[in-house]
Amino acid sequence: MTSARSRTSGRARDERAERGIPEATVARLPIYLRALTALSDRDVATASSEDLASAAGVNSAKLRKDLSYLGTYGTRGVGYDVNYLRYQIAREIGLTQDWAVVIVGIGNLGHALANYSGFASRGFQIAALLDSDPSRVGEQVGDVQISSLDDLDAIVRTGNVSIGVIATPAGSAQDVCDRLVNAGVSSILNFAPTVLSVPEHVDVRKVDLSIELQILAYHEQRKAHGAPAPVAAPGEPSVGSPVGAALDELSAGAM
Amino acid sequence: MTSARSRTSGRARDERAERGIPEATVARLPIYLRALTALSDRDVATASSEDLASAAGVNSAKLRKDLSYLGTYGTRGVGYDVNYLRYQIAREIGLTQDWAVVIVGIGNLGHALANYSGFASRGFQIAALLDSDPSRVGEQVGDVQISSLDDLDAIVRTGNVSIGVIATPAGSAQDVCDRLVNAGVSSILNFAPTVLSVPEHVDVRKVDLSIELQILAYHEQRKAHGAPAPVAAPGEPSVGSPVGAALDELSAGAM
DNA sequence: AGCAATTTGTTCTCGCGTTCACAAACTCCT
DNA sequence: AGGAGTTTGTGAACGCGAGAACAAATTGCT
Repeated sequence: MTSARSRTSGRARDERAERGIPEATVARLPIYLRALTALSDRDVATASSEDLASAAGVNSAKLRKDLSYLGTYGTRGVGYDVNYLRYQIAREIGLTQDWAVVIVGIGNLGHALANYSGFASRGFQIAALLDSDPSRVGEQVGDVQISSLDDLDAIVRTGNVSIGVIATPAGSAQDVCDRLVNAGVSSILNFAPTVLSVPEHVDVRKVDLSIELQILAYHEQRKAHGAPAPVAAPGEPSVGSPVGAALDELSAGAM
Repeated sequence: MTSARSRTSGRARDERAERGIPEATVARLPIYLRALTALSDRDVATASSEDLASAAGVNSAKLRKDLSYLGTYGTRGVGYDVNYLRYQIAREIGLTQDWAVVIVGIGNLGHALANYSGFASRGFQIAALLDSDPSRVGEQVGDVQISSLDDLDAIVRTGNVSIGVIATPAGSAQDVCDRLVNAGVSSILNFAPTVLSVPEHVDVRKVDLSIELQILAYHEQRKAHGAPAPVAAPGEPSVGSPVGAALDELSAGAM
């Protein structure tokens, strides 16, 4: 076991990870991390790729290939040292350092996010909660007070904030996004149902409840009939129809 | 314009859409729908693939290919009739009918979801809000009262509920999932940070804030140094280290 | 020491999704 | 009517990711 550890030279890692890890793999690393943590909590010291894969809900070949992008951290005939691998993945993702996060838009969703226990953990620290509504400024949410949106720039710059979470209505999302980017934020998690346009160097990830539901609805519909609803009678099917009204409302507000 | 409409026979659609639309395309249809709704609200009658693509934040070739899986709804030299295409996509996704949804776990996130205006729209109706905490049962959230988790089975069966949303802590997610599936729910949207195991015929989609943040952190780290943090000194890097503690907490609770 | 059993790391193949590029189809202007 | 200008729909090329399969490496047993 110790041999596997000390044999893994920094050199080997450089050669592998130097030129990036496939996106699909990056997206799965947090899942592996969670599975490893669960195993560690149960005092499991070693796990095979099969064990890990089933805990993470993926194919074992895929898991092995994913891990091979990080380095040679396993031991043939044995498996992976749970805590060691956990640390290596955490380091690769960047969880061995703290990340300052601001959340903009403290409505229902913003409250939920602010109270999310995963935030309160050491990896991601809430530098500020921001809202444009003056009557909300000063309100205490969890450990943090709500600040005014006007202070965004100062907070981001002095607090070295690199990640911003947008939980505003769709209408103000692009404006908030621009202000975040101007202040120096280069990674954005967007909960507003809008397409954000950002400069090249800024990463945006989107979480959209309505889209997820619609994808489920599509599959549900196919399960039921094996095909979509019948085509409407030719003519003017959409304008002013009930469906049109529903769709208008569907994308109206943020969460 | 009218020609394009009437020329599109039901037969042509059958041949195309009969055997399924690629997953990647399905995931983008809701985005197109939103873009079309925005255009419709601005009284735009016709849009080119270029217009639509930029509104949706995708490549125009991709958009055209995506739409071609649904049928031949455009007109060469002109573009797409906004309202007509909007209706066709809505029908394809299944938004021309109502979907009954139950939300389980009415904590911070559950509240946010229950108040989400996208839910209140005609496409997705909240059949019930369920929580296991007896002191919460009866509480009014939006238009709906919280019911006891014990009533899950009855509510799902009588209400013809096919979609379930899990917003509970990770620990109870699998149990709730099993009960949903047993009661007849065949599509699940999971906000709890756990891998759910379900029978073949059930669809699960996962929304995980913590994972999204970690993916952002990975890219952020690479932007900063071009490579991950240095490898720890060989030895015992992880057990009992601050990082270990942070990671434990990270996946502890749901939102 | 040698052999059977186990498990990783990697090669290879296949399919899906993205993008390019262009012919077909339609409009508008002369 | 005819030709120039647009814009769609799609065939073809390409790259990435998934999964099967296997050789290499390690352990434990005899």
